[in-house]
Amino acid sequence: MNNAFTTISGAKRHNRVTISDMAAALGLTKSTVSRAMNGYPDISETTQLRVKRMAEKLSYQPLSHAQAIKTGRTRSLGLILQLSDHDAQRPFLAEFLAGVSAGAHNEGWTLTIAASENHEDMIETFRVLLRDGKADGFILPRAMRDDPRVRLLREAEVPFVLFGRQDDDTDCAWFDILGEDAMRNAVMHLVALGHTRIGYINGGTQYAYAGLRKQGFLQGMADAGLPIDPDLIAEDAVTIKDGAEAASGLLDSMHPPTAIVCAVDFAALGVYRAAAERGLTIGRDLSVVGYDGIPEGAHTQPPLTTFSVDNKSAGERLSNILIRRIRGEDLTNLRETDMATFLDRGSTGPAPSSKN
Amino acid sequence: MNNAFTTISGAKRHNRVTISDMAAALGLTKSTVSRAMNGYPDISETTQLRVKRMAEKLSYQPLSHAQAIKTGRTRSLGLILQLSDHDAQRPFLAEFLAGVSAGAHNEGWTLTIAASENHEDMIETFRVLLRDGKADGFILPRAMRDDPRVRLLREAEVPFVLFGRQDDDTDCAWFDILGEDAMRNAVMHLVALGHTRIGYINGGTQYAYAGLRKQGFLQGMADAGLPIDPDLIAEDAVTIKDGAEAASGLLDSMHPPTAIVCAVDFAALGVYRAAAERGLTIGRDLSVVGYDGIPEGAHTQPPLTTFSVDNKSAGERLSNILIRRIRGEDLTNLRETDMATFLDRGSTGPAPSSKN
DNA sequence: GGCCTTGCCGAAACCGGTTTCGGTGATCAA
DNA sequence: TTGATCACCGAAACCGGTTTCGGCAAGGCC
Repeated sequence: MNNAFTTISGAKRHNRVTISDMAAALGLTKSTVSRAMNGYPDISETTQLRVKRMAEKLSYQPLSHAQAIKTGRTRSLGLILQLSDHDAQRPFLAEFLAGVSAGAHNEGWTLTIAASENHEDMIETFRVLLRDGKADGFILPRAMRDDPRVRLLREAEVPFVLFGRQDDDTDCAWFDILGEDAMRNAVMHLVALGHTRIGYINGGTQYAYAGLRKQGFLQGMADAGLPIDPDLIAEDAVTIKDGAEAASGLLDSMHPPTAIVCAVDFAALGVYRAAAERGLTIGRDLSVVGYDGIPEGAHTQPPLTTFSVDNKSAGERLSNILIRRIRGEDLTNLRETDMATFLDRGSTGPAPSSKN
Repeated sequence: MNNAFTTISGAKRHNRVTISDMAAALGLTKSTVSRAMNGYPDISETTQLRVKRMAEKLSYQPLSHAQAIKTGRTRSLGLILQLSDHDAQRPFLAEFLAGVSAGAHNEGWTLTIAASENHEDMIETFRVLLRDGKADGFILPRAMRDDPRVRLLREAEVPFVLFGRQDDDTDCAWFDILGEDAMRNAVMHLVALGHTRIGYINGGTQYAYAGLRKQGFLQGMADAGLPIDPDLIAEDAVTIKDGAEAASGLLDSMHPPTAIVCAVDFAALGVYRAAAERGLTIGRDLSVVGYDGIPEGAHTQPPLTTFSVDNKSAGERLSNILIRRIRGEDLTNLRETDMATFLDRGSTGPAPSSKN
C-alpha cells in the first residue's frame, strides 16, 4: 500500500484546452468565459457569442469534475440495477442500457452504474454514489409500489426518474409503457377469437406494473361483458417455474380456461410447460398471450403471441427526462408514456369448441 | 438510518467531511492530512495512524473529483459495450455487469459505462471518456484479434484489461477462460461415447477466442487419433441462424458427423433446429456440445450439454486486475485464467451404430 | 449637470483536494 | 561545541473551474 501512488502514467496529458486558454485567446478573464459559457445574464450577447464560437473552434469543454468541485454536479446519470431477482429485466438489459447510454451521450452526459445483489447493497450503493457526488440524478428501473428508493431520494432531494408509474406521483418524473392497454387488447384479441373463459397470470405484485396490468385485464373482461372467475386469476409469477405452477393451478381447476393472458413473458413460457405436461397444444387447445417481447418467445413452438416493449427507446427517453429534470424543468412535462407493440404470432387461436 | 439521511443528501453537501475538517480535528494542516492519507514516506508512522484513525472516525473519504482535478485520476473504471454484434454477449451481460460492478465497488471505485451501436461510435466514445478523464482505465470485453481498441489505448497510454487473450500480448493485462481446454474436453467426452466423426462449428473468427477454441478442438481430435475432415468444420457461427446453416452444411455432407462441437451455445441451438428439420433426435441420432452456458440451453429438449462460464466472477476479476494495473502493479501478475464448468446434460449420447 | 441606475466585465476568493518548497528541532559525527 | 544531516511537518502555490464583489462607463431621470 505504501507505493500505491506510483501509478502507470495516466492519460497522456494532452494539452487539454482549459478555461485559461480560452481567456487568453479571447483577451478576457476566466470569470467572464465561465459566465458566458453558462449563459449568465450579465454577459453581453455579443461577448457570449464570441466565447461560444471560440469554444467551438478550440473544442473547449469544461472538465466536468473541475466544475463539480464547486457546483456539486458532474453531468452524469446514475443507474442502479438490482440483479437478485431473476426477473424479466435481464433479456432487455442490453437494449435498455444502450438506450440510456445513448440518451445520456446525446447531451454530453455520462452514465455511472452500479449493480447490486440485494436490496441492502442497493441502498448502500445509493448512499455512496450520492455522498461522493458520482451522479446528479438517478434512473430507477422497475418502479415498485411504495418504493424505498423513492423515499430515499426524495429525502435527499436528489432528482430521479422512474421507469414505471407509482401510486404516489407527487414530485415524481416518470416514463412508462401502457401495459394496461396491452392487457386489455389481449383480452379483446382473445374474445374476437371466441374465447370466453380467459385466465390471467399476474407478475410480481410488489411492482407497480402488476396492479396496472391486472386492471387492464379486468377492464378488458368487463368491456367484453365477461365475468371474472377468481379461480382463473393468479399472482406473482415472474419466472418460467412460477408461470408453470400458476398455469397448473388454472388448468386443473373445475372449469379450466381456454386462454391465458400473462403479465410477463416468462410466465407465458411457464404456461407452455404446464400445457405440454397435460398434452395440450398451445395455439389450438390453449391460447396464450404474453407481455414483454423477450427473444426466447420467438423461438418457442409455436412462437409466443405477445406485446413487445421497445426498451432501447425507453432507456433513451428516461435519460432525456432525467436530464431535463436535473436542469429544473417543470414536472408536468416530465411524464411520458409509450405503447407496447402487439406481436400476433402463433400462440393464440380460435377457442376450441367446448366438448367438455 | 434516520440521521444518515441528513449526512448523505447530495443537496446538503455542506455536511460532507472535508480535508479541512480533518485538519482542524487533528491540529494538522491539509497538506499533512493529504500526504498521510496517501501514504507519503515523509509522514511519521504515528501521524499517519492518527490521521487514518480519524478518517475512519469521521468517515472521511476524499472527494474523487476533487482529487481528479490535480491528479487526473477519478477512481472509476470504464466499460464500453458494443451492442451491434448479435446476441452473443447479451445473456451474460447482467452477470458480467454485476461482477464488474462488485469488483469496482469492493475497492471503492465506480463504473462508468457507455454502450455504442457501432464501431465508430465506440471509438468516439473512448475518445470522449479519455479526454474528459471519466475513466482511469478500461475493461475490454470480447478481445478481438488485432483489436483496434487496444491500439487506441496503447497509443494513449491508458491502462486497460482484456477479457480474452490477444496474439500480441505485450503490455496487455488480461483475464480469460480456457475455452480451448473445454473444446478438447468436449471431444474427449464424445470420443468416450464412441463418436469418431465429430464436426466443429466455430464462433466469430474476428474474435480471439475462435482461434483458441478451434485449436482446442483440433488438439482433442489429434489426441484421440482421429482424422480431421475439412467438410466437418465450419466457421463464424454466432447466432442460432448461423448455427443452423452451418449444421445443415455438415449434416448434408457426404459423411455426416454423429456429433458436433460448437464454440458458442447459440450455434448449438442452431444445430438443434437443423437436426429437427432432418428428423434427427438430439442426444440419440446426433450429439451436440456447446459452450457458454446460456440460460436457454437449460430449457431446450433435451437440455444442452455445454460448458458454462462464470461471467460474474470473470467481471469481478477483470475489475480487480484493472485496478491493480492502474495502481502500477507488474504486468506478469495481471494475467489470469479460469476454467469453464462442464454441464453434462442431455444433448450427448452414445454414437449411433453405423447403419449407413 | 449631478446623481443614480444599469450593463458589463475584471479581480480575487473559493471549492477540496495535491504537491512543491522550505523551515524547524533533533540527531550525529567531528 | 559546532555544523551537517535527517525526519517531519507547515506555508503556500496550484489544479480548472465557479461565484462574489466591486469598479467603471454609459445612460436615464429630475
